[in-house]
Amino acid sequence: MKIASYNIAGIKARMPALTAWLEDTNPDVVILQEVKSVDENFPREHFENMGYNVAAHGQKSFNGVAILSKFPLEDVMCGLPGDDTDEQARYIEATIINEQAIRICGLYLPNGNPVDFDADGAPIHEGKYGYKLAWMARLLARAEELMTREEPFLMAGDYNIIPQPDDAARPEAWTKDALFLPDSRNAFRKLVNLGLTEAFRTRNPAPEQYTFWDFQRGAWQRNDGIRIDHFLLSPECADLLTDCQIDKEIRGREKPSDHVPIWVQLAA
DNA sequence: ATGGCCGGTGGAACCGGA
Repeated sequence: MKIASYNIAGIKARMPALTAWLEDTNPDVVILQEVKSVDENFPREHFENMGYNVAAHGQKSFNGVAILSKFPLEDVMCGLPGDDTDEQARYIEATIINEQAIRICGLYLPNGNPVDFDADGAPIHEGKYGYKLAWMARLLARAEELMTREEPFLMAGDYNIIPQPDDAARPEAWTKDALFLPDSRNAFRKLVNLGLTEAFRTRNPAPEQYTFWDFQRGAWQRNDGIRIDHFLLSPECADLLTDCQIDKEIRGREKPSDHVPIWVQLAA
């Protein structure tokens, strides 16, 4: 089965591009981020008519995540555990029921900018950057919890993390950015070090493979990109991995998102 | 060296994004 993740930057504006991509590539499961829609306005029927079950967790104007699945969805959970005061719609989980049940975790990790620095030049863990790091600590706790089940699961989405210098066309431009600061990258590595497999890099070691190009500064035309959309697989899920690719070319189509889809193929 | 874009909201400019 093919499972894709795609930050669509507004589902209403992206319906033509999203529909064309679905028809072209026919993924079994799609994890969406930046839906930017309340659930009542989510075009549920449109996707149901294409053969998908739908689970959505949105809010007004910003954020918002969803899962489309050709397999039944069970045990949908909206929101990342660990902070009842967090009202941002950035996390959704559901189990897809095929030959083998797989827990799907869709996430839109906080950007974290702007970062404030103290007099010594050290980043201050407050404000949006503090929220990002706290959110990543909650995500780590959730991953630890799921690992104890010893079952296939994956965490996929827009991590807003550049894991390594090779994952940016101009790494020097990101050294004071929340996407690339050491504490952000360390938090991502902690997740991986639980025993999760970062699907893309296990299969594609070459540099210059990105999932995001800014709308500004002609970033796409200059291939000034970053790789920030990732799939992390549990050991039981990694055993099923047969491929992982980025659908780069659709960034050049009509009315694109600034992100492109990334997908895994699983022998399940 | 610098700025260059989008979508959503709401019905003009602003906010948020990365």
